[in-house]
Amino acid sequence: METRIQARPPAQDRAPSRIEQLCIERGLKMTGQRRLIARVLSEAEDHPDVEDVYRRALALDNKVSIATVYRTVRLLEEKGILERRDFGGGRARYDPADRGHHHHLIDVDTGKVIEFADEEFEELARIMARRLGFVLVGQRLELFGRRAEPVEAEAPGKRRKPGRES
Amino acid sequence: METRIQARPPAQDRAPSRIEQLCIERGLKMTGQRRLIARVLSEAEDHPDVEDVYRRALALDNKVSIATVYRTVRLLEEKGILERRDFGGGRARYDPADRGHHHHLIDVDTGKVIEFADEEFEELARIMARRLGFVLVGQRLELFGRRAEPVEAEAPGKRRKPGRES
DNA sequence: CTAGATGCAAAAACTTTGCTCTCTG
DNA sequence: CAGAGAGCAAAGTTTTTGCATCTAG
Repeated sequence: METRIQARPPAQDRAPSRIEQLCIERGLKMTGQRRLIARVLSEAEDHPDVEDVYRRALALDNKVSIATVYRTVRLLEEKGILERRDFGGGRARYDPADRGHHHHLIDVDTGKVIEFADEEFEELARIMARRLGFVLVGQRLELFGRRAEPVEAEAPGKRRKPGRES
Repeated sequence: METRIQARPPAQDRAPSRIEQLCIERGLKMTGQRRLIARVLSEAEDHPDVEDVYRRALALDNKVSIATVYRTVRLLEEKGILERRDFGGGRARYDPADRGHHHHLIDVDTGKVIEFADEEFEELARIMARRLGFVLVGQRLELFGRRAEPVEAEAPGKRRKPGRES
């Protein structure tokens, strides 16, 4: 029940990244840019926004335009390979859907996002939906919390642009 | 455990609206515009976006600018009187926080939003947060479902601008 | 009377699009 | 080779802001 991040191999060049693999399986035409973006997303252990993906892609290989990144993440979202999130920073964040269903706990003091999964909750969600007469097809759970040990409150910034989060 | 909407009195003129009351309690300067917006929000039984609030306010009294609506909902959000939502339509939606904690079930076929509350879930949320070493200060739960009785599927529109939802 | 509110229009921030050229399958 | 994809810049949307002008307390 934790952030299942495991040591990922350097992913030098040709080993199709996790997400590239998914693209291939769905029959997407694999261009250099898509491969690049797929790789960035596969290696991301956080929830990058489009800007992040764009910057990281440029860092690896200076051959993408921001428009392509937008088009690609949108495509991947439609194909169910990515999930779009909104943690309140004004920009959409993306989350590879193949990490398994998980939820987020946002540290309201630092903005850090922690992933977690919970079987009991999954079950309860199904039940709640059924109770309302629906079959559950998706869910979104976000908890906002504060570290148990009080660490001295600080001035809460503005809402927009809270700086880099995880 | 349902959408607790009760017959609200016409709210003719001077009876401070539910939300105006909250504003007063927090010592906000009550201008005509704020009173108007507060009233619109108090009477809303759905999850209006800024445009909606603006239009409804204009309909009641032609004396607000969209900028003021933006500034006001932001203020009310900061004061904890409103909660911002994102149901995926590209615009922020607002939800009076005094209806009590509740969650949403979005009908993926119609886009309709159903509110519900669940004690068991509240409890579980607290536990999950504590398990991760946090004290729960907020939460957001959205279920996406499909009516139990299959009613004939229809083409799903684009992602942006899915039209009016509830 | 004065700090805070409002209007208006301009600007920002984020995302999508039209069109031409390129490249995958 | 044809049709899908990429780049670039222009256009859209939604939200924020600067500034001069009001107004609640």
